[in-house]
Amino acid sequence: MGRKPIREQRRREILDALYRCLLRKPYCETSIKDIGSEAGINYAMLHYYFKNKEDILVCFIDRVYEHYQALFDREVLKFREKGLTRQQILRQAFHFVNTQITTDKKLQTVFVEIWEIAMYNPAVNARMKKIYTEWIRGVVNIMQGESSDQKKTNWLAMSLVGFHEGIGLFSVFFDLRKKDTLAMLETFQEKLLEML
Amino acid sequence: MGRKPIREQRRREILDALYRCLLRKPYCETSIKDIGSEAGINYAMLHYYFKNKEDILVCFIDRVYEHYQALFDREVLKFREKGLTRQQILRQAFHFVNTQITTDKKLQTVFVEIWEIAMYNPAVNARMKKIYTEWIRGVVNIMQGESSDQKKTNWLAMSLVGFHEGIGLFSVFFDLRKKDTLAMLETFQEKLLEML
Amino acid sequence: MGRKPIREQRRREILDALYRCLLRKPYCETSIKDIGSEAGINYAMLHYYFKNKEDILVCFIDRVYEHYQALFDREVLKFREKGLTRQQILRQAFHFVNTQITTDKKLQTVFVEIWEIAMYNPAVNARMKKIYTEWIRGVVNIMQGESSDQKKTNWLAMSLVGFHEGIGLFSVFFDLRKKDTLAMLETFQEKLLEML
Amino acid sequence: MGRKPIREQRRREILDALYRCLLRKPYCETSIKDIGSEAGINYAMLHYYFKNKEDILVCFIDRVYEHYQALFDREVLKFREKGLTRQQILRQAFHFVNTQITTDKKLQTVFVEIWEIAMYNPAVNARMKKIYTEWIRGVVNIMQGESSDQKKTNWLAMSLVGFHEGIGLFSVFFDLRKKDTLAMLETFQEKLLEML
DNA sequence: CATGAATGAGTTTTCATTCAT
DNA sequence: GATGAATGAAAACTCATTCAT
Repeated sequence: MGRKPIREQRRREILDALYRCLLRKPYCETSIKDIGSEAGINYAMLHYYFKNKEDILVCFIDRVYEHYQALFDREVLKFREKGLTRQQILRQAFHFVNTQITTDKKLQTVFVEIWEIAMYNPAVNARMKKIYTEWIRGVVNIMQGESSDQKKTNWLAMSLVGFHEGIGLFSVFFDLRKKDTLAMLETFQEKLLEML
Repeated sequence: MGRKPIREQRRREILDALYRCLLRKPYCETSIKDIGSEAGINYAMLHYYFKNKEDILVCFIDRVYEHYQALFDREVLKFREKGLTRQQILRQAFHFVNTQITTDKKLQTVFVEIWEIAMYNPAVNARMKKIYTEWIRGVVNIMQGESSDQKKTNWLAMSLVGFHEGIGLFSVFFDLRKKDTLAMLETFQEKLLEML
Repeated sequence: MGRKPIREQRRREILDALYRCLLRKPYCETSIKDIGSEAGINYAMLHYYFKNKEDILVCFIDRVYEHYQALFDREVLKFREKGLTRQQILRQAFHFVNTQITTDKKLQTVFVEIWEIAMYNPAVNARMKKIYTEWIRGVVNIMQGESSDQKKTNWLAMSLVGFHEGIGLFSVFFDLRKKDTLAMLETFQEKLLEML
Repeated sequence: MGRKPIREQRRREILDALYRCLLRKPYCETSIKDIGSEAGINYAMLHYYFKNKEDILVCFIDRVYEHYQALFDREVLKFREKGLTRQQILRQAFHFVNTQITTDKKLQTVFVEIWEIAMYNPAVNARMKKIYTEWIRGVVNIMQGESSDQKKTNWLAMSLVGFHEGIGLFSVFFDLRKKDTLAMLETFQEKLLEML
């Protein structure tokens, strides 16, 4: 009764191919054919597995988000189980994002690309807004002590995430070494921890 | 001075048109015709005044840079003349950038666009690298006291500029009110000043 | 009778699906997938039950023809058995076509579509030529009295059928009410009867 | 100051090319490339002179309409000047349409095509509705005597035009000789004149 | 029988750039 | 200088048809 459904497998291959493409060329210059040949798949199939080019991008974004969200959640759970203090958890969470996300130059390259698209493309914008809002809320949750000022914490969290975006951008742009990027991130984070 | 200035005038009109176009659509979706009609100039003339489409963008970037560099230099000069202390100068410089650049949402929109292009386009990349290097050097110059650690100051300056980029991005993306964006910037800058 | 009827059943479902599709979109914009999903049958099966897309259309036309031909023959037989006069039979025949065919807007929509295809597609053209030739001959047979002029009757019959096509077209196009369409048809037919 | 504007000339060439194309293939199978090469014009230019493929068709329809409307108006004017009676005018008007339009097989081929498109395409439908409504109104105007029943005249006019469409269709479909088609048309029209 | 996968040719449309006047 | 015309390459997307399981 038909072939084994390799739909998900193919979709993943296509999204992976898009990732690799975005390391070389911007999305708008990346053609469906480019993605197809990077994936080793006939380009007409991309329209079989996805609604259209934008759909590929949106699915890609969702997938990246889910991947890192899952990783992050797992980390936080681990910390919680260890009975760490709020400060310690925060430090560990920073460490995770610093090492896994902000200093991953390839990932940052793609982020810059997506940010730009999000400026003009409503579907991508909506996705990114959701992602960053949750991200910031997550940071707030970790930062928040009993007595803390809700609003101030919010600004701090947004500042922090914004800082990460800026540093991520520069790490790619100036091709910084991982340890230097890390140093910059941690210096700022220490200050922030003091402020709490 | 004959007819020379007309050429410069036309070129400026075209660059201004590109600016307005970039507030609506990404560069890659902005056609030569779009820019032309936005400028009220026949599209074929754009190739008369500029080498090609990329040349328009590069000239646009240069112009934006020169514009703000000039403004900034003038400001700094003013401060210097007033005999302000280093801290005071720094505070004023921050204020200038905060109010004139980072909280200008239109400008930030265009910056995000340019950053993205710079990731992949060598000519634009070179331009931007020059601009940000100088920018950072400028900040370093102001921050640098006699006794300060050269390297540390460098990281701090880069962190600061990176932070500005991140906040600028978010101010557009979350459509933040100017005063909120300012608050975020100043909170961080105060911490930084303390660190010097 | 084993599994034979299932094939015919499926084929009928597919032809019915084509009919419903043609009420929405022209044949050339109706894809094999459209027909398949309208029929609730996997699109690849359509090539199992039919040679190709054109074959579905041709079979559809044949089926429509056979359906109405059978209905019409049955009616005429009934009239003949009742011993009606030629005039009365003609009137009844007109009535049948008027009410069952020409004022059926859905059917007329599909007819317009098929006419158009028949203009360019030889296979469909042949089918339609056969159908209309027989149709006209049938009308001639009913109209023909002993003394009548063969040639003139032919023209009259063709005029009549042509008139029906035109009115059918307009009934769809101007979305006429059934009774108005009927009035137009009958007025003309009365005149025609007088001419015989 | 630029080339001589040959815009209208080119547009006409393209519309003429569409006409010739429609004698061979249905519109939906006629590609922009087909029209371009029929016109001897680079196909990309078709999008320079027209918004899109549909626009070419709509302009084509408008042009055909205007052409025959102008011819018809001129004829009617001539009749009026000669001081003909209503009956005579009507006869002349019929003669014009019979010989110039309904028996022009090429034109009828294209009409069948357009009718079909009008069944599904809103823009074309609107155009055709306007055209046929005016056409029918024109016939009504000529037919209308002082004492005549407005409504009845309307139905008669619509019947007449519908009849023309049907006969036009058959004249192409059965490849009738011009004089036979004319005979059919005139027989009917005589009856109609008697009815007035 | 049934189904999802695959293909290749074709479609409309867009555009930077060049050219002739 | 200015303008409309022209070109060629490339883009996204569609689809009838075939194939493997």
